Amino acid sequence: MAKAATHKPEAGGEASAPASNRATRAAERRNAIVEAAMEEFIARGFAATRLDDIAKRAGVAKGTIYLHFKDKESMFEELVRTVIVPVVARLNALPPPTGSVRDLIETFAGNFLKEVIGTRRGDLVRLIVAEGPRFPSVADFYYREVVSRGMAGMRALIELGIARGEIREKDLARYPQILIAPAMIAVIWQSLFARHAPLDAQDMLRVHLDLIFGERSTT
Amino acid sequence: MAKAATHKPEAGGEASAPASNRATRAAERRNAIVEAAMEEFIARGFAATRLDDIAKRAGVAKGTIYLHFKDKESMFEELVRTVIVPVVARLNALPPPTGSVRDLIETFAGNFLKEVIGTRRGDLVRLIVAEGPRFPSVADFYYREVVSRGMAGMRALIELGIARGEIREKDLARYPQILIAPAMIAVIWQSLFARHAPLDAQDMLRVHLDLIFGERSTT
DNA sequence: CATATATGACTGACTAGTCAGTCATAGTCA
DNA sequence: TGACTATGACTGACTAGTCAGTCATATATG
Repeated sequence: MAKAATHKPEAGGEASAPASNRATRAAERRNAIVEAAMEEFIARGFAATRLDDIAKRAGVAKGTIYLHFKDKESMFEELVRTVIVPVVARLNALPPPTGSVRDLIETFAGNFLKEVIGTRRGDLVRLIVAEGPRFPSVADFYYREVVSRGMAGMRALIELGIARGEIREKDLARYPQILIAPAMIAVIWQSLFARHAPLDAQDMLRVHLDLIFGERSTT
Repeated sequence: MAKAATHKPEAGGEASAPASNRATRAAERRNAIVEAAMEEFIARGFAATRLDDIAKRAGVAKGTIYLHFKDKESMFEELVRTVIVPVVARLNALPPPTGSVRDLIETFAGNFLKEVIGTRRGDLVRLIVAEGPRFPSVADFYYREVVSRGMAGMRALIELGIARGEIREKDLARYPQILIAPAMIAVIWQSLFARHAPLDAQDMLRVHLDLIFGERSTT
């Protein structure tokens, strides 16, 4: 077997802190499991992912997973929650509503570009689209926490833009989806077609905003 | 055995034709398998779908599937091809380019609405998004046959619209994705969130076209 | 040393793919 | 035309392998 060095206790400095505290160690383990599970689920989808692989990647025995999660399904559900909650929290900490609506939305788009499109988080979005129909609780959660809030925020911005005369199309407030659609397409594009036709998401989003706000006088 | 009525020869009127011909029957069988497989794959995803269920739904023994397909994977791949090819063929038979560009695109959107959004075909698109990363050959095929062609067609229409002065935003021709994005979002929305917040896709697409072409003087 | 935590070999349910055998139909012959 | 044979489409019980979840044992902690 030569499995003597199962988890290399001598190299125990993964975290800078000694982490001798039980609760801390447990939290670290749970974290490692969540991260490993995320990788595996993204790469293979829910059904095709093996718990053995997650355990191996997390540097943990399979049984350990069951100390933290009831079963594979609830692990998947909790995983999505765990990863998404901090994102929502950050979105709630909106930047101060100063400057033009276009600037606000451009800032938002820039963040989205950097933190979602083409990243692990983007892959998670694709995963939710993929598994949503078979995990209504995940789809529900995602709708409640991300979609409905995001839509409400966007709608408010659009209405502000209309009130200030920055946006012409008044009906746009009824469909914030139109504002977000190209960003979502960019997320999906990156994981499916980037190999064939790389997409300059930043430029595309700029063109889309030009479409909504009219072209910038100076850039 | 009591298997006397294996496939109800007396009720053999599935197709209007007698279909006594062997080749015809085989084609019918294959068709039934493809249809059943489509339902199952859409409902459960590739990995979670059981061939036993496909066979049962198709009214066929499991072994019969292997007379038509090499294995589960190639069945999935051929299934996607089989379903998509006629769609592409129909798209190639474009309507005559008469009337305004807006009318052309509106007609296209109407067809898309009726034949894709909220239908089995829409679910297939979601399935491709879901399984694409694990089936590069499927993603490749879909890109080659549908995405790149669709994009080229849209780009041509956009350029025509710009030349005729119907479309202001010149850069739009570089990103036909922007034109299509809301339609794709509608497809995904229907399968994930329609329960929570039904989406009037037709109205949304209208608003989107207003955004691109400017509001209609009279509707 | 008593308790909490972690391990991984093990079990049993499940399923992709196989193949020996069946039987409806097509083809042949008188 | 009617009977007899050849064909191969079709069947479904079976095999070999996989993997989620368990639990007796080992290890770390306080």
